[in-house]
Amino acid sequence: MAPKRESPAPFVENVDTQYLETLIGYNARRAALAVIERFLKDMAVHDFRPVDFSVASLIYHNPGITSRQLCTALSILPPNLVALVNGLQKRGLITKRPHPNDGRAIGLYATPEGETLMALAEQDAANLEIAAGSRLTAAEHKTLLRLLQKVYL
Amino acid sequence: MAPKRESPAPFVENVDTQYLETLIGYNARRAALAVIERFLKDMAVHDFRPVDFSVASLIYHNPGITSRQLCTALSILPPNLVALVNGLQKRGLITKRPHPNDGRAIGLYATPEGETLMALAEQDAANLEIAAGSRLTAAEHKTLLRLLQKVYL
DNA sequence: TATTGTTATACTCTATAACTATA
DNA sequence: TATAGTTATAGAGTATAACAATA
Repeated sequence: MAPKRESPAPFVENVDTQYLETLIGYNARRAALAVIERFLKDMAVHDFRPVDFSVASLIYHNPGITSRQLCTALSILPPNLVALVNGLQKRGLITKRPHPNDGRAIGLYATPEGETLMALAEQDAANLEIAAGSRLTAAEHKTLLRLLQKVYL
Repeated sequence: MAPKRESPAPFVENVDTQYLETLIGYNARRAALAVIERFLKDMAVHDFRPVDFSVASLIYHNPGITSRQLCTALSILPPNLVALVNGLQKRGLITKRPHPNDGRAIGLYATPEGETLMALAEQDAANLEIAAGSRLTAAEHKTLLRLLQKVYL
């Protein structure tokens, strides 16, 4: 059996990443980064980063949602959401109205312009999805979503 | 003219995240964050964040790997790797030796202490994996890894 | 007393420019 | 001229503390 000890100093030709590839966290992060990189490029026409898109999409699908609810749903801390919401408002995509039941809270609503943009952006995101998962069959795509949700839900 | 009756301002009871849950990027990121959160807690005894662990693990499994190779394998920019490698060296987990073929490069090697710690840490990470994927069967776990790799490889 | 939204601020992570030494 | 490693620094992302208004 050959000793792997001090012979000539070895050097690495092909990096062995086999161990890391057994870890869900490693793989999930790499996959997320790959998809997000593509998202940033393809959604730049709408001036949406993933976080802007996520916030706008939740407001679009949940008229009257509050900042606190957005924070909980997206794991964003309240101070970090303020600029995001104000940014969407300045772009005319959402409006604020008093919450009917709670004077402390503010309901967030997509404007007609916001609704139009989100319908378009969500369609683009769905197409981007297909491109990002182009090596997956439709069944594999569905399975992947289901298994990922089992991890974090 | 009777003022147009605004429909009573709605408010959201249960946030609808169905659309976002159709996106690979959203789910992969949520899953990665959930696993990483657990990793941070459980690996604190070894003083390893995910990035420290990944770098140390690749050096452990690839004696003589260079900083440049680590950067490529882990998508880390060279300036951001310097402190990581120096930190592992200061902890006595790795050593630097001249690269046999390239005077510009530096080969990185786990020390005996580093090898002992990594064997332990990788075992802990594997156990953590099982806990993080506790809602997955062994077959689902294997499928998840395979599908994630199809997305980013 | 607790919660919503907010400001200010600190900390971490990631990205860019430029230098040195070797190839 | 190009590449490996490094420094300094800028920018983005994430975190904590504290406050006013309301519950």
